[in-house]
Amino acid sequence: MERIPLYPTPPKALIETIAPSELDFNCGRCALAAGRKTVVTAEGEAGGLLVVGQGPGRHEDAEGRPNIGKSGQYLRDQLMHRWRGKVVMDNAYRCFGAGEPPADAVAKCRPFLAQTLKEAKPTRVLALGDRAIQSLLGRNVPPLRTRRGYAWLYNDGKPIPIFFLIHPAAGERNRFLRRYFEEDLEWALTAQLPPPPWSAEAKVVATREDAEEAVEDLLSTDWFSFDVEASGQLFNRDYRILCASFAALGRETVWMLEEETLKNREVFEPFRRILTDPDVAKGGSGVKYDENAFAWALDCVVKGIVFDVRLQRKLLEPEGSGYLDDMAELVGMGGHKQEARAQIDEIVKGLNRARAKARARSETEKTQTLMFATETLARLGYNPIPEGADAEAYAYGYLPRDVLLRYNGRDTLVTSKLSALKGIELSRKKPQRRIWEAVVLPAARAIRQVEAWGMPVDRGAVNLYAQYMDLQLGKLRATLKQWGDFSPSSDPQVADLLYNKLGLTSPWQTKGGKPTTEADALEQLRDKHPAVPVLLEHSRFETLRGRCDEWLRNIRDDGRIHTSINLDGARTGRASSSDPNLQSIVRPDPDHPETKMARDCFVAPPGTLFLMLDYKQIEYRMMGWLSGDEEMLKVIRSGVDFHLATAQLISRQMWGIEPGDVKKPHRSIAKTVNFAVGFGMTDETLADLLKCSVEEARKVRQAIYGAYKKLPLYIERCKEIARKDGVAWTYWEGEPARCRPMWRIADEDNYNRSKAENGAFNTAVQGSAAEFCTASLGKIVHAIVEEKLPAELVLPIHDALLFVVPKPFVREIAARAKHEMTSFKGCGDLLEVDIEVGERWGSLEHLEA
DNA sequence: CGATCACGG
DNA sequence: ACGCCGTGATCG
Repeated sequence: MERIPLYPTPPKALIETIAPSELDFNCGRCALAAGRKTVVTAEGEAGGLLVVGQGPGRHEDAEGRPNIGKSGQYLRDQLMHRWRGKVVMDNAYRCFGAGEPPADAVAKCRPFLAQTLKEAKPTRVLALGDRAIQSLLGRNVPPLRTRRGYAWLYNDGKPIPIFFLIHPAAGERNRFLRRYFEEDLEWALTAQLPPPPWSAEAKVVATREDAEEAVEDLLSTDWFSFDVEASGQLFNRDYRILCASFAALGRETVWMLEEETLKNREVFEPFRRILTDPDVAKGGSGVKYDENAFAWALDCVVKGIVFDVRLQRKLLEPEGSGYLDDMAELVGMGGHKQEARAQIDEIVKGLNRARAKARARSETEKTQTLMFATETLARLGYNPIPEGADAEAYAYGYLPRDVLLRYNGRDTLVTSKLSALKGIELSRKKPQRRIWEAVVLPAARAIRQVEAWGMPVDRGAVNLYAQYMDLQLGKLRATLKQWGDFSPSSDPQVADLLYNKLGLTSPWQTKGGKPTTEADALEQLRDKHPAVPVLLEHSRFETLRGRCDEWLRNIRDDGRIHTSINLDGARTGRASSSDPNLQSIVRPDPDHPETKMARDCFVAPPGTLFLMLDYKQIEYRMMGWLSGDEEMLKVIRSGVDFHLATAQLISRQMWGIEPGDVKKPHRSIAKTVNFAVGFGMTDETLADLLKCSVEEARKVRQAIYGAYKKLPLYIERCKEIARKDGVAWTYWEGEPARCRPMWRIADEDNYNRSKAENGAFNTAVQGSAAEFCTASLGKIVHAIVEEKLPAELVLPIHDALLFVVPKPFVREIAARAKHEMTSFKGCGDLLEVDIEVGERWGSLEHLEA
């Protein structure tokens, strides 16, 4: 069997490749030379720890020694308690300067650090902060997003670990960051790491015999990881799997299958057998993609997915990076994509250049772009790429074979190592393990199917809509011409027109202190000048028009839009949608016909209907459930309109009227305040919204807290937990489930602190609601697939699920989906759903169940 | 590439 | 200065 080493030569840290240089006290290599008193030298005894910090502050500059200021002293104290051996201290750059150091300081100073490294002969290296990591490794690793990351360098042929830590100065002003630093320092000084995997190799499967041997290995441990590299866009006919690789847990041999082998039924058969066997445990990183690659290109539907390291990572560390490049740092394999990345960037440039050339030529010669694109690309050695497609999706096909296979193999190895790490972490954290098993894993299995079904769309309708919008936009721009020659898409130019040329006054400033052009602000100026309503309409139409191109770009060969559903999209646990985002399409508004037209572009296939079920006011129900307030629960269970009931509860106190006399305006006020409470709005903003004084706003809020007495107590409890532990929890079946870091709650900065305080309650509400949506999605797709129900779940929209169902089965599926969405241990009776049906998404009508 | 805006829940 | 969570387009 052909063997391909994943690392033909052991990778080197950048610092090892730099020629060491004796410290130069007259150094003028970067701009820091101008302001320094002295050059801060390294100090300490060789043969133990090497601590690399960022750069000197005032104290260090005054005395020429590293780490003697306040945070330096803290670092020395922390080290003293934990490390009895020798220590050398140095910095990524050695001269003091006010403010941020110049961009080239780290690079210019690197030879001096290389000299320190040579002399220090460390057994362990600590890199404090991103610049220290940058200095040693030459790559950007944000240490807070990559906690417990490490890398390797060599000392006389012996591997020396470099541990990534946040900079101790970050902890100076935040007790949680201080805790993170101290925990990670303890780890960095004591961790025993597995040796670096530089001798790992890929074995290229070519025969049936090879395949049997590979499968035997893959079945010999608890689970295996797999990963696919491809060219083209999934769900298009030109999509090709270039290679796939597989690795058994704990092994450093990766089994590699190339395109021809995958297509060879005889050789692929053993792999197909284990991939489709639900009893063979397996997983990957963002594995829904790899599953769909096998399903689409090889008609091989993977069963038995038990892990996805990306989802596990985001569940365990929501603020950590979920990109494999970054997660590779957690297993000492950082930079594993660099070799291929550099070449892919070049290939993408080439592809885009060729396309640009083709476009330019077709314009001058007034003919079809596509034809020339094909021609030009072919001349340059590329295959045609559809107009509008991302060139990167095709770039992997042009990588040299060995680079591609190494890339794929390393990805699989990183994933395999991560699966062990995350599996252990998950087994140790009970709340996250519960929610993983009950909600996230089932939903992950479901999501790959949802993406495969895809959202039906009427291309003709989109084209017509785009034309209509172009026409309207043309008219609006023509009208705007009378007020000058400016671009209505440019905020600065619009602001200049409104506030300088037309003499209007900006109702408020943007965060950056500039006059605003926001719709809410312009709404206030609507009657002040005839240009304002035209600008408002233009802005709306322009965003709507933009969506058409995005949709058209993303229609695949099966006529559907396969949006990406990201289960790790939001830190509260909500799923997001991207490429394109189908969760933010304008809602039909009777006053603006073009809004309905947008959703009407999505048409159910002949003989089927769209069926939409959405949770009624789920966030208020969560508030009642979480706080346990009896009055709130009574209102929810009674089925009375929640805001009306709230208005009635406070009517005597607020307006001195009987509950029976509560009218629409009262309800509207109650609704606004309920809303404000849910999101932790300040009384000032609430007053703004209600157009009343801050004192009055406070009074309504207090009246509601008086009606629902346990609600303010619960809000305060969320904040207390966040202040004490630096986290906010979502809840599942009455127990904490997902944990979101809230360390900014300890910030001195009022803005960050109050944002985090609001976030603590909001995370519990929004996040716990999300658990129900995600859980029901998992349950329903499972039912559809296993029971072969006639339905497709095509889009989750936070608190709603959209299905495509053959007409005769609509009621049956609606009843079943409703059942799944409202049957949960403990609080199913609190949940209610609305049901709507229609041929077009913009024209749904209520269905009485 | 950050700031600003617009859309959804 | 004060609303949470997202994605995407556009501008400078």
